[in-house]
Amino acid sequence: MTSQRRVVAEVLAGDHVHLTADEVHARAVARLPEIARATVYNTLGELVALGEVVELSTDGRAKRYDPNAHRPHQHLVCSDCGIIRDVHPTGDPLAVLPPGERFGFSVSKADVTYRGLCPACS
Amino acid sequence: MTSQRRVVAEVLAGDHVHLTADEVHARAVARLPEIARATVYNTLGELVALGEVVELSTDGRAKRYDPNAHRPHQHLVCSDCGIIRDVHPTGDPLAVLPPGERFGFSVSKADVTYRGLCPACS
DNA sequence: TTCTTGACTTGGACTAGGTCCATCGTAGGA
DNA sequence: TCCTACGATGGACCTAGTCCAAGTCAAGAA
Repeated sequence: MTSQRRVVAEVLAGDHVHLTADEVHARAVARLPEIARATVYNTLGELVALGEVVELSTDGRAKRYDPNAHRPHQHLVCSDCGIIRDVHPTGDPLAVLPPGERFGFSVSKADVTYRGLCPACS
Repeated sequence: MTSQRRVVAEVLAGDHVHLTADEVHARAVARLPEIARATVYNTLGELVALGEVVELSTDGRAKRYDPNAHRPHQHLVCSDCGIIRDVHPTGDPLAVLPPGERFGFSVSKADVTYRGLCPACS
């Protein structure tokens, strides 16, 4: 654990946090001015590999990093401003995929992105 | 309707077709050698705006274009080789998101990506 | 028929997001 | 103290996508 890695982990703390790598870098620089972009990417990649952070790409642009990795959840995204909330649907999302629709895959996970307008945009 | 647009539409025909813009361009060039990349991007953008094609980004890399836009469906992706199948889960995916988990959003749509290993990779 | 107009296409420059890699720095061990 | 190895650095590079000025083409007007 180096100071660089600690800063990246600190920046990614809290609920409903979904920063891009660039945003993580900007906030890390505020605390540790000489931290390099490559270090942020490396550290984010390691956190994802360790299962401490989940990576999501809700818009096909920059990936976002979500530190809420220990409680399974899905994401609700505003189609207008892009704000993201963590949400917890009821039931098992895999249960609604019938065997005949699995094409022989061993399905292990379902990522759901709910889309709509947030209160501020609607 | 120009020859360029017709070629792009023809390239994107069929079931379980999920090509990237570059793949569409490569196949379009095979039929119409002088077609430009920008034209392919423009045409894909128009097809998406018209609702004839849906855009998906299952891996945070290149967007893919799915001509199966008229029957609602979700996607099943192999975590290893990336192959994509269109699937039809039962029920309404929005129904499992309770009002208390909507944070005041007017939710209109749920994009589900099922992940697992395809028969060839498992 | 020729001209005008406007929509479409082209190719190249440019941008964002991300990756790669040679080099540097530093902590810990011999 | 010197070595070693891992991690950090910064700059080059890559890929996907966008932008824009200029060129092309077809339909309608004169």
